[in-house]
Amino acid sequence: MGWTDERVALLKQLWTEGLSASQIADRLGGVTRNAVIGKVHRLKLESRAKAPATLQTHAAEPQPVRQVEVETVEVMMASRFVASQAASAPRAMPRSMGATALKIDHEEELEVLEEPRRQSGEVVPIARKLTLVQLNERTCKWPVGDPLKPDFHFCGNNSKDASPYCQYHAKMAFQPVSDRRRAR
DNA sequence: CCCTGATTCGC
DNA sequence: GCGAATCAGG
Repeated sequence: MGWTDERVALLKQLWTEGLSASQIADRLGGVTRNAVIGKVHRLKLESRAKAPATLQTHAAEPQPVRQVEVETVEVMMASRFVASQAASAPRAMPRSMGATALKIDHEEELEVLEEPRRQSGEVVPIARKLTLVQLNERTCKWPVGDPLKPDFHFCGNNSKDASPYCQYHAKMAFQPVSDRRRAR
């Protein structure tokens, strides 16, 4: 396909509207984004709309990770909850942990410490409630809670050797496939 | 990894 | 003029 008048007109319009080269290429069809960019340059179009069409924004802008309370709190969630919540989280983490997504706002309100109702007798280890920035080579990176919620944090207990998890969470993380269904 | 535009250069 | 390949950057 060549650059007919219509196609060039459409190109100009879309480019001016702020669509990206690849998006324009998709809409035009029969051309790649490189072709579009090349054409744009040849047409000497450069300036674009200030407010781009941000349709394609990646969902999940990192929700503000809350400040830390390096205090020790006992986790009192029922094991059932922990299991289901935690079992899936580790897989999702790498996404949001991508270096790009680590901006941390400091415009947050104070954390509401829900008071633990211990005694539930669960053997869940005490979490240190660490946020992303607190993690280091030796802290358990087992995520706790909903990453989109303010109370999200990491287990934070010391992990053995190079393990990313503490002893307790390592067991959950590396369960044999055959056992997983049970735990979830 | 995904994406962006910019440039080069053989066609 | 065209656009794939490549580069530089987010």
